[in-house]
Amino acid sequence: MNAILRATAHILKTKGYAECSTNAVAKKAGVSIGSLYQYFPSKEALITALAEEHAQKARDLMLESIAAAAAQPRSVEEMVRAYIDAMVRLHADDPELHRVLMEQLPGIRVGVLAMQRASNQTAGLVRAWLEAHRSQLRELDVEVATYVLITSVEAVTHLRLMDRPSHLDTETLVDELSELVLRYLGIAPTRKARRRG
Amino acid sequence: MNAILRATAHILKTKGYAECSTNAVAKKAGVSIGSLYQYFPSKEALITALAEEHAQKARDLMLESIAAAAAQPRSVEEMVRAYIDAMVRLHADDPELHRVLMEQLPGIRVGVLAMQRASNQTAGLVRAWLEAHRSQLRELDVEVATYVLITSVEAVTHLRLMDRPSHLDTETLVDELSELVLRYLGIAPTRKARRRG
DNA sequence: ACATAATATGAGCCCGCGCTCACATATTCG
DNA sequence: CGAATATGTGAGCGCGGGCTCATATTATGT
Repeated sequence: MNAILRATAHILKTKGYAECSTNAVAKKAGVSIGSLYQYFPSKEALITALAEEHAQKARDLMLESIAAAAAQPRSVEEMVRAYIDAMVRLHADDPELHRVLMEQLPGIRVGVLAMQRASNQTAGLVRAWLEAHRSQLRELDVEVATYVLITSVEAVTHLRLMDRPSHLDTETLVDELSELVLRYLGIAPTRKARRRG
Repeated sequence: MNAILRATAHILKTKGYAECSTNAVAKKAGVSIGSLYQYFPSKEALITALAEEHAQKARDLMLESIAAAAAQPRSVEEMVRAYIDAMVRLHADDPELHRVLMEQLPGIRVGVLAMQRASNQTAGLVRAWLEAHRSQLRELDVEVATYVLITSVEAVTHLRLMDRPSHLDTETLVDELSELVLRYLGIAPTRKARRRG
């Protein structure tokens, strides 16, 4: 059962969705198609299960990162960095699978929805945090700001998976996104906060 | 021939890629599959042609907007607004088609590539502009900044096509993205520059 | 040991896809 | 008008997909 999910992930990553037939998955997993259809009633269910699993991991990682950072009171700068860092690490876990699930799935039904729920959850956290720290930020619409921030951070991080630009290593990415977010929030980051190494 | 492209676009938008069979396209276009295959040697060619056409329009709109804005010397604020405005308008033209081409196409080969070339072209313009206006901006890596800016602006604009948030009308979107970009560039926008109405 | 239930198997069904090709129709010449 | 060429037609081929089900294998209970 887990073997089936692993096989699905592998084929999706290496061959793409178009060539990811249920027969191929069964063969790779070392089981018969019959068995496959005992665990997953349809191909859609199979893919959905994989997406769900991946989204679950993402959600967990995000929540625990944020929670850990929020446990002890921190500066705005540190909190923002923690969030961005979590986002980057989230994309670092099985990036190929992440990419396929986000890009190659036909229709919106299957994978994207699962990921969106994860995204919505973080959106809630970010919104609450913005609300709570309003006094330290510039005057802004919390709803809109949440939207802009999450989308931007996610998109830049995500796009780096596709066309890996040589000039954009992980540290620079985190630095730059922090700059983007902090400045957007009306906080010019202090130089010392950057480049911890 | 154009009827075929229009039919393809229509089916893609309403039924999605999975249900966009060449037979269905031919029927919708009012021609026989035979004729379809006289104009387009394969399904891939058909989709590519559609993507190419769309990308061409996008490129044209972007170039002329930028060119028009750059014709007369303007403030940094105005230039940024012009760029963002162009981006928003670009997505406003047949947004459903844009979405499908960007999201639903299997593999990276077909549609995304065409759009990426358009994107790369604007990237060149933005990079050059940043280079030329360095003195007015904060100290930054032009390459990285270009990447971050284009990605963010594109992503936020694009995402609005999917889950149209009721609280994010076009004007707010442009305002907010301007804020994001200008602040990132180290220019706190003046209040008067916003809300022209 | 044997019956009964639970699980695994894979040949093959059906379907719709991309695509072809023998033929029909329209257009352009002398 | 009729030959020659260009263009349009659609039944149907081959293929591979998702999926089923009669059968074989294994696990469980007494």
